[in-house]
Amino acid sequence: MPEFFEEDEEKEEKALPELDADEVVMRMAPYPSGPLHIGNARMILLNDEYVKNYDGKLILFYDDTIGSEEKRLLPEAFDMIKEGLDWLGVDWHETYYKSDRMDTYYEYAEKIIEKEEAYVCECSAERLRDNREKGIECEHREKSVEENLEDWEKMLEGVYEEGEAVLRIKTDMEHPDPAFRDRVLFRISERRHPRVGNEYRVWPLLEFSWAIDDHLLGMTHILRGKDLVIEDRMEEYIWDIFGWDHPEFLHYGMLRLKELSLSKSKFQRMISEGDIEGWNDPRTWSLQALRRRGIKPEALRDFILDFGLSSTDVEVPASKLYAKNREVIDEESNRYFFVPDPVEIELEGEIEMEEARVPRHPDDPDRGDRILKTGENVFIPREEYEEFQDEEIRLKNFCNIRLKDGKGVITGVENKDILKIQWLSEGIDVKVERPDASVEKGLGERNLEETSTGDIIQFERYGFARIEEKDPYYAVFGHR
RNA sequence: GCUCCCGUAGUGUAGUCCGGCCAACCAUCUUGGCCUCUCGAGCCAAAGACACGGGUUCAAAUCCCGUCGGGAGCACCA
Repeated sequence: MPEFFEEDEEKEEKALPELDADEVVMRMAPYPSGPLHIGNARMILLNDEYVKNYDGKLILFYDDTIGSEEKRLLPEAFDMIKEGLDWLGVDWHETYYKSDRMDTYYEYAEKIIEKEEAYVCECSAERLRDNREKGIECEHREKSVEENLEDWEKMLEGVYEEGEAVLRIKTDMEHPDPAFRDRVLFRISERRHPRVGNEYRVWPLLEFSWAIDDHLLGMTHILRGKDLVIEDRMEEYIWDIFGWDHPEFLHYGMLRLKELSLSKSKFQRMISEGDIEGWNDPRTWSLQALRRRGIKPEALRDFILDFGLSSTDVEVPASKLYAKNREVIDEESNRYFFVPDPVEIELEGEIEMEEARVPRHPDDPDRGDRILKTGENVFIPREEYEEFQDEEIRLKNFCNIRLKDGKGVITGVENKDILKIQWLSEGIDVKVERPDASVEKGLGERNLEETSTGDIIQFERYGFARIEEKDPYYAVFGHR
């Protein structure tokens, strides 16, 4: 048995900072504007990892409030998110939707008004912003509880149009942090919600809905990106109004992939405008797209957890993910020849063998050889054909040739220390989808027939790919 | 401008809370070498960092102050 099979991959798992708790209840709250992508994976996996480590409870909580014009809900996103979680191997115990809990938010909205801690404000967005900047209290802040309750009712009933009134919390208009001054709790939106339609027109913003739900559902730890730290203080402020205990906050910094520049909402627009085909497109870096490329969930998990819980921002190249993935798939991936952009050349000289034998896996002879027919004509990649004119190269496991004017003059069969390339005398058409979504056509060896859909293989000298379809053959490129 | 967060090798991290065992961990990258009929994998070796300046202390990556740099928030988005 080859020794690399015996290697017990027992990586000392890098410990996340410990939690000071007997019980752990956490929640992951994706906004359903698209499937989960690599950027969301940090939030998801950190939650999952903590809950698993502490044998706690993990809640999937769709943060499906109405969003904004730029950030729209996507009906298909709900299922795509679940699909991504399953693929990642995330175990969650309960599922909730913000859109199911509107009555609860309304109930507490009323309570907070009654406590004189919130008021209905009719300032325009511009005036509100301006006052916030200058620290000026507007006249609506002075209204009585009765007036506020009445106006709140008017918001719910549709007396106000979209944008005409909001419910704001009373903090302090001279609070040193301008971002903290009388934030908006609820606003009016007439947009149609994919799950509850037009049943509600007054929607909470995340600080309020979370302040309520995190308490009601007994969250012990709240993990969020550090871009949301102000929400911590907002939640605490609201909990104090109601006299509730404070769960603990954990933060992680922003994760940026060098290769990924676009946002989910941008992809949503590109997809709806037909610029790209869909969320499977590798350019979206959705979990679905990564799966297609043969990225393994355990590699992604390893990659993400490597960053720990640090609140430092990180920018990493995708090659780091590929390195992790290679660790996982190199062993399982059988090798095959694929000749991209093939050029046919005629061999000149005596062909000594009818077939060539190449191992399925160089490190595991037990998998046997694949057999390749030789012939008077062979196809080689155009790139090498052009680059190595007049030079001697080796058709791997076959013979050495000197390239000259569309011909390959055979110079011997011995294994020399020269460039070795993949070649085929015949084969089947294979298309390979590249990470930039372009499709490369080429010739694949006939032994590909022994593979199954979903197999991850390596095209020698070309890279790892996952067989997505057979007949006709369609593979998705992963990485080198 | 105001508020908050963060600064350890090219990159990502360990160590920072509870100063000494840190002349600083691991991975990746890079460079040599070995191995291999792939530009894959494996093996060996080397190179590479505590942002800066002060202070406290017998002793500071670790504590304090300042400076500089980076990020986030100041949306009726999440």
